[in-house]
Amino acid sequence: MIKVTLKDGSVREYPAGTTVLEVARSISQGLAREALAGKVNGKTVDLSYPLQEDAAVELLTFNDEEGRAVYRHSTAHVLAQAVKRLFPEAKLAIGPAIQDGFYYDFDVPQPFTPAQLAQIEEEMNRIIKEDLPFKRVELSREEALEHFKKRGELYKVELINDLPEDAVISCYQQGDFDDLCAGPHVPSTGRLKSVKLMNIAGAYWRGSEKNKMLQRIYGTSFPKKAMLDEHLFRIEEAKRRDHRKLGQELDLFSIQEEGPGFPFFHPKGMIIRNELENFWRQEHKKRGYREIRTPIILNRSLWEQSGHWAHYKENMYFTKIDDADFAVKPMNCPGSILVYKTSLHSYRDLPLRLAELGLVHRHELSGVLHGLMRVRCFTQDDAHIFMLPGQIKDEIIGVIDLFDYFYNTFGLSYHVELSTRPEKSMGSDEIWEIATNSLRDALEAKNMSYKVNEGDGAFYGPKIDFHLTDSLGRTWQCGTIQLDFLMPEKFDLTYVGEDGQKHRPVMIHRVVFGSIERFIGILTEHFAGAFPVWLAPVQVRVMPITDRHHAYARELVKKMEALDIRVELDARNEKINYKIREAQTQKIPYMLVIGDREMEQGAVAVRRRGKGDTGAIAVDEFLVKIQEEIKNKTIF
RNA sequence: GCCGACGUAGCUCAGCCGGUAGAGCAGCUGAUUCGUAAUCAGCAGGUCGUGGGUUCGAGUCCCAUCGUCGGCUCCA
Repeated sequence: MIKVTLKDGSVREYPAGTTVLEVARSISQGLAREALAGKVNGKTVDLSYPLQEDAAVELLTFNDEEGRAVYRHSTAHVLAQAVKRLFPEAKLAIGPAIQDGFYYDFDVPQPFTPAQLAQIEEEMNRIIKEDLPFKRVELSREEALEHFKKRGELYKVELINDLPEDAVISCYQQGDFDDLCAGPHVPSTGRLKSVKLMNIAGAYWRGSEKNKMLQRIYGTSFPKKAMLDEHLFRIEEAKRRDHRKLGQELDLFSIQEEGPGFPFFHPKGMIIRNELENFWRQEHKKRGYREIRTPIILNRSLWEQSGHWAHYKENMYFTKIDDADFAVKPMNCPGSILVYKTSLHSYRDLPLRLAELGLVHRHELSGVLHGLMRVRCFTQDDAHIFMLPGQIKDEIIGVIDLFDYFYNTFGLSYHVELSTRPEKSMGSDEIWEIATNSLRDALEAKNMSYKVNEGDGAFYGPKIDFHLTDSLGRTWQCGTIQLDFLMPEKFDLTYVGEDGQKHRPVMIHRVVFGSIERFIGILTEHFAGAFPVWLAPVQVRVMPITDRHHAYARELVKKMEALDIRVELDARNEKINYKIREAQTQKIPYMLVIGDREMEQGAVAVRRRGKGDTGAIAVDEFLVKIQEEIKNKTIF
């Protein structure tokens, strides 16, 4: 008998050779039905895996991330089988499970067409109906190589050759198909239910543009049709919230052929932008930052000194002035450093926090441009903090507090990742140790949980990244705090210490929004275009019912304008229903309907976006209420 | 940059096998003065992304080019 420890800590005894599935069955029939794979001592295995000794056993269902991955991975194999049945000449590359589904890469002479995709999906459903068992076969490296060479599966051969010496090589077989695969898999193809192929895309073998372009098919699968439908609905919802679509509908910005990747901000977009910047300035001033502005075009020599000319040239734009080489700045730090160097600094002056809303230009590949999210020019809400090494921790804490305050204001939750020293990096071990510990100390002092990305830091220092989660559960990297020991060195920055000697300051680079443009894109999708009142381009629209209410309405508008409320009058000769519909589609937070009753009582009938008619209140009462909301940056 | 799809009025889209461009919304004009998501009628609006080519004839076919969209290691 062997002892099996279950997830809940209970221990059961079974005869040796009992499979994971049998363990599931002994717990409950329901679990046995739902189980997709198992986990034995932390390693995922097939349900048919026989237990030979004492072990910790977990059963994975679709509710577990790993269970879902097994499910999708098995679906990927069915996709490959279907493709091989329909297109025997197709060569198989890789087919992993991903976030919300799976993909499989194929080398085929002709790209797949949407019609073929439908055909493949049909074939997949046939394979599922055939309910073919997934069979695991382990084989030696030689056997595996011979097997795949014989079939001309060159990519598989390459994969096998790259496997480490001690790797157990396995294949999974279902019916007329088999594939190199570590597994595990669901017991049989019949376990898969709702399958959908999403799209086709080119993808390089192993992601390198030096390699051949393969055809990738993306798909997803769920154990219930309702789950698939919900997933498709979420995709629709994301489409509905697409900032490019809303940006056009709400007239916030545009991108034109004449400037690919260079967005135009329209009057309404500028209001959001200016509100964000006002908020930003106000909060930075409070926290001891001083604002600067540095030029967009600077001499080549500066970029050579900073290292950008050597390391970042591919992404930069250049120009000539009076025969001298200049570059358009891709980052703000060198400019900020030049400002620092215009005077001598005492240790008493530090930390010096120089903030800049700096417009940077970077050459991005044409294929990656995407609305406001990926552009070729954007405004970083940058700041550079020059400080004594001993001030690192407190400064980091200050920045973390600032970030926290900002993100909460927008109702965005976030998580934090700490990236440590990469292999290729500059500076002594000692300074890296101090820097990394300072970041860690700051995070721990704030009692924040964080994920560590070993070796993912910048070459000049470790960093903390802030990943925001929007209302659809998608994450966006926005804020980042980077410690930098290299730039002060390169530019020979100094301060005069207590001892009267020159010392080297440390720098922090940090952005909260990241890029204002991108942040506006994120906010647009997060709020689905229904911005909180303080950000809304139009806060109030006054809608008189007939001509005889116009004078009263105009008076109201004037009153609000005097209070800096962004208000519009809809005096068009249209029915009230029409006016409401339009204001509603424009996502204006407050609609004030003015008729005889309101005029008589000195009131306004308030219709609130998302809530409908909330009845009439006195004008002054409304004004107090909306001003409060603007001041408090209320989210609704 | 690479692979694929796409580009027709301000917007959303139709336009068959190549025969000389159409709708809805928006806009303008007029009528209607109306109480919480579209009042009615009329008018105007396009060198079909751009440049070549094939053809008696091109929005439609071919080539080039620009732009947009979906992708381009979450690794058996």
